[in-house]
Formats: sequence, structure tokens, C-alpha cells
Amino acid sequence: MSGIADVARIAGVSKSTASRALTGGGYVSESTRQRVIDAARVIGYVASPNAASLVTGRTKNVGVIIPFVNRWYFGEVLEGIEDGLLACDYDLTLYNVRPGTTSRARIFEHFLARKRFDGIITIGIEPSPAELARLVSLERPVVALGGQLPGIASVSIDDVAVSRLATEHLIGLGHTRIVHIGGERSDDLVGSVHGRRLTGYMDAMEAAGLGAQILYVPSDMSVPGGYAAGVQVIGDPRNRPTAISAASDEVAVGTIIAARRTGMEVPSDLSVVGVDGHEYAEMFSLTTVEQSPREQGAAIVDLLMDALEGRPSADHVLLHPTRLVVRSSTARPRPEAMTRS
Amino acid sequence: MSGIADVARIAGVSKSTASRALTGGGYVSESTRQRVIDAARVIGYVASPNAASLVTGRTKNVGVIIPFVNRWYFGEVLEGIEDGLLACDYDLTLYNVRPGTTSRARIFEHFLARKRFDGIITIGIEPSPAELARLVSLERPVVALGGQLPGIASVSIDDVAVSRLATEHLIGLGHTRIVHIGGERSDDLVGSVHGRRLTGYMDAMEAAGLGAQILYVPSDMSVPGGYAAGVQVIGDPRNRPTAISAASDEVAVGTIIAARRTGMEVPSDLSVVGVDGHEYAEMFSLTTVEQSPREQGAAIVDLLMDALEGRPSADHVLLHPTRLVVRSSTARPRPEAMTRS
DNA sequence: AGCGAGTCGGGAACCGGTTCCATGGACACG
DNA sequence: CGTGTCCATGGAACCGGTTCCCGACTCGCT
Repeated sequence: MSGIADVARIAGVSKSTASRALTGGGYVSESTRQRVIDAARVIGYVASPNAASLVTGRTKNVGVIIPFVNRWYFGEVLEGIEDGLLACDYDLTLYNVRPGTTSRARIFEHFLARKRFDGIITIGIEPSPAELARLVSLERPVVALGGQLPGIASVSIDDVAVSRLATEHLIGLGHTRIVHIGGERSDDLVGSVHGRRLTGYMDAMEAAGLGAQILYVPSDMSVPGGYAAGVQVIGDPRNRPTAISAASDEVAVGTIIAARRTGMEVPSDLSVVGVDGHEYAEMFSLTTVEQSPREQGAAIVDLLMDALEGRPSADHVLLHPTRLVVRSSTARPRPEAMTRS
Repeated sequence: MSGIADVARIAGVSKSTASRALTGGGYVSESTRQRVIDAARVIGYVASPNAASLVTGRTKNVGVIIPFVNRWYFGEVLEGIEDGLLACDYDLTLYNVRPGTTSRARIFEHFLARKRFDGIITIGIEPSPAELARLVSLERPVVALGGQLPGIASVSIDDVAVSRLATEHLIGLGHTRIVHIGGERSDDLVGSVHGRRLTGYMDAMEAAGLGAQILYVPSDMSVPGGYAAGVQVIGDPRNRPTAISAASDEVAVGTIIAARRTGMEVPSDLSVVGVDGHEYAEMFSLTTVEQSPREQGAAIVDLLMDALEGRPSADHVLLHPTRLVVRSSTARPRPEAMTRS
């Protein structure tokens, strides 16, 4: 174990000079700086972040609070964040607060209190008031992805617009009996992603004079969830819709699988549109509104870095380069279906 | 910011006594211990892990090196590990060494050298000799999941047996023209999971006297990868197989989607068997050999904890409660297909 | 020549804990 | 009553860096 004292001795300087040379603060002549750096390289010296952060108060580490790692969106975002943090020389500690586990309370009460990080990124989390107070009490910058919180800078896409765009695509094709799968009635419609996407669907329907046809089915935001909801929606042949506006691509894919299982053809019997730009979208020829979670990860890292460096930054960043990619899971409805409506 | 000095002052004892009372070492009378604990609770004191680890050398943190977070297997394993570590009061820092990025070298050279952890878990990683040397030079216990390394304790399932079991199921149904999708010829057949599953397939074929029929197609271990390979295998109607033994469920699902796209029925035209027990398996009625990544995550944490506590432990733990779950993606081959062989 | 500003480097304090060592009291035993 | 052991506690050193403060030296200017 070689410490900075060894480096200093080899370079023939004092600890303080060695530290200045390596961290780049204060006055050090170019020649001695070089000598110190060489000495450090020779013995393979790497500063202990523990010791450094003890005095500087900065850990070069950020905490990421995330509900899932193996849902596509969250996985992609996480990888985007990891890349961004690596580039800024930060480590990443993972706090996985999966719903339905007891770990959430323990993480908020116990693990976060250790303050092993300079800042926190939350992803798709809606903290309770108590949790929010906890976060604030850490006295570290907190930024949120996908959900606005009072007093916390955030990044998100315009979920209302995205879902409205998807629904308008179906309406433009001539569909009128369109069901939305994903949003849950119990959700706070302003706060949650699910809720905002439901709102987008409803906005589009109302704008087209189809307010009376609004119908939505709650679903887990996953392929199996979409499958189950799809089975339910398709199950009743009498008031079967001609199109589905799904809140995510995973839901959309699940719905497509359910439709095929039931012997329905996509898109001739049923059009399906999703939101995400999932890696499976192409395979299923899924029409979807793309968002790029990796970029969102990068953006949230930028925002946090602004806060850490004390740079001024926006309260809220709205990423909007989302675009509709039309593939062959959507088409005009069958004529008989149209008249039957 | 309250430190242990504040706790000590409030409790009316010295720093050293306060420390002993809170960490549980040395002699402290029950009454003063209680007084200290109360004082700590009153001011919401949480010890700085940085300061503590500076002197103890233990960080209460482990590093996890993982190639993907959003492949099902890896995501599940990661969640299993997170749960296990939380239970032991450890934090988790994530080192994501996605193939095809430059981050891998930076992580091994730069980030690991910071030694912010008491131990390392690698998942499905095959380190180069240089990387292995790096890991050893950290002087911290390293354990590996899914891949044996010289001098490193590990946990894995019997990939050869698992794949053999899957293939034997197809042979038992009467299939003879069975293609394996997944393994790559270039892989070290002993070292990699892909390779071992290929070996299991070949073993089963040879044992059944079908050695001459052995055929395998390399593929990315993902749904799109399986889809692409499936298209390729099915593409040539002349020597189309009657069954596919896929190296993972994601590959199997991709193959099923490809088959359906081509108008083939599963299982009547093509039987498909996978390995994993993926969350999509039921939806696709996939016959598969289940493994439980979450348990593997728990097991690898146990192994690391043994090493950290200095307990003796096995060099290698072979988890074998893997079982074949038969659903309806596999069936007897069509008679004409059998004779045509 | 005298002086101030700017540059360079060393000594020592400090971050917030843990642990070694010394001290002192209580108690048992010869 | 002296002495040894055990228990409880406090003081101080220490972990490995960073940073404050101060002294010395150089240089340019009056």
C-alpha cells in the first residue's frame, strides 16, 4: 500500500506539494509537478477517495434510486447514466427500490443517511412526503428523471404530447374505437408517467370529437402486463376496439402477442401503437413514438453536474425530440368495422 | 452536521466510549451504552462510512462488474445481489462493462483502482489475463458468477447438463434434425456459458447417435439475436430442422417470433426449447429448463460474505435445482417430417 | 537599494471516526 | 491489608489525504 507520502518522498517534495501537483490546486512549478506525476506513475499510486472525501466533503460518487433494472426503459436509462457518470469520473451506487419489497424503507431510512454520494438521481420514483423530507435532509442535490417534484430539478419528455401523437396517428387512419392500455385510474394524473400518457390519449380523443368513446384498461407496464390486458380487451368480441394505444412498447408487444394468440391479425383486425422505441419494436413491426432513454440518462447526469459544480441550470428540462415511427402494426380499419361502429 | 463528538458530549462521555458503544467493541457498561445510543438517536447521528473505513479498512461496499443490466438474466441476478447485499448492510457500486464500449478498460484501469469496496462480484465476465492481474492486485476477495476463473471462488449452474436436458427432451419426442442456436464457434468451449450449452447439445446428440446431424448457428443471446438466427435457419426450406434447441429463452422467443412470421406453426412445424425460465416463457408457452438467477445472486453474495468474514468456503458452488418445464412449444415432429429426414 | 506582488514549497492542523494504551475503581483472594 | 484481575473510561495517536498559513525567493518597478 503506497500512500501520497511515498510519492512525495520519491519525488523529493513534501506531502502538501505532492497533493497540489496531483490535484492541480495551488502553485506548483511545471518541473516539480512532472516529477511528482512520474513518481506516482512509477509506484502505481491512486489516491484513496475515502481519505480525500473526508476532508473535501466530495465523494465523486452519486446514488441512483431506481425501481427496476430489467424493464427496458429503466435499464437503458441506467446505462446512459452510468456512461455519463464514468465520463465525469464519478462512481455509481445503486439503490434498487423495487415495489413490493421492504427494502424501500430501509434504503430511505438507513442507506441514504450514510451520505456516500455528492448527489442523488431518482428515476421514475414518486416519493412520499416523508421520503421527500429524507431526501432534502441529506443536503445534497437531488435530480429526478420522469416526474416533477417540488424543489427538485428534473428531466422528462412530454408524456402527454407523446401519447397524444400516437393516438392521433390512429385517429388519422380512421379509427374511432380506440382503447388505451396502461394508465391506471388510481394514479395521480398529473404526477405519474402512466397518468400523463392517459391524459394524452384522452386529449386526442376529445379533440377529435370522440370523447364518448374514451376507454382505458389499467395494466402493468410490462409485456406480460400488456398481454393480460390485451386478452381482456380482445376477449369480448361485441365491443372489441379496432385499435389500441398502448402506454409503452412493452405493453404494445404484449397486446400484439395476445391478439395473435386469439387468431387476430395485426394490423388488419387490430392496429396497435406504442411509445418507447423498444429494441423489440422492429421485430414486431411496431408503430411507435420513439423516446431515447439513453439520452435522458445523459441529460439527467448533465443536470446533476450543473448542480454539483454550482452552475445555474433550468428547473426542468423537457426533452422533446420524440418522433413517430410508422411500421406495419397500424393500418386503416376494415370497412365493415368502421360501419359497425 | 453532527459527529460522534456531539453524541459523546450529549451523552456525557468521551469520543472513544461513544464509538465503542455504537460499534459494539470493547467494554462499555450497559447504562452508558444506552445513554449513547439514545443521544445518537436524538440528534439523528449516522456514522460517516468514509471516516470509519479510513481506519478500519472496511468500506461496507461491494463492487459488481456486469456486462448488461437489461438482459433478463443479468437484471434478475443484479436484483438478487442487491437484495443480498442490503440484508448484510452493504452498498453496491455498479461497474457496467458493456461490450463494444471503451468503458471496460477505463473501469479496470481507473475505477477499480480506487478500491472503494471490500470485495468484487463479477457476473458473466471473462477477464483477459491483464484484467485478471488487475483484479488480483486489488487485494480484495473476488467471486465470479457463471464462469470459473483460476484462483477465484465461483457459483454457477451446470450449463452443460441444462442444455443436454433440453436437447434430450427434443430427442425423446422423436426429433432428429435439431439445430442449436446460441453458441459461438469461436468461444472457448470450456470457459463460456455459450460454449458449455453448445457442448450439452452436442453431448446429447452424440449420445443419441445423432452426431452426424449436429448443427449450430451462432447468435447474440437476445430476442433480436434469436430472431435473426431463426430467420436464417428457417430460411432454407430444404434442410429445415424440426426442432430448435436455443441457448437461452430470449433466443428461443426470438426464434418463435421468426417462425410465426414465416408462417410456421409452433410446435406443429417447429419445436422450440429454451433455457432460463424467463418471465416471457409462459406467454409464449415456451418449454424451457428453468434456472433461478435471483437465487444465484443470493448464492454469490453468500460466497463473498464468507470470504469477507474469513470463513472457509467452497471453491466452487454448483447450483443444480434446474428443472425442465414442459409447455406447448414442443411436440412430436410431423410424421412426414420424420420420414423425410 | 527598497519594496510589493507573484510564485513556490514546507509544516501543521484538520476531516471524523477507531483503537491502543494508561488510569482508576471494584472486587476477590491470600 | 496488599496485590492481582477485571471492567469501565478517557486521552491521544492514527488512517491518508487536503488545505491553511507562513516563509523564502524572484522579479519588476520606483
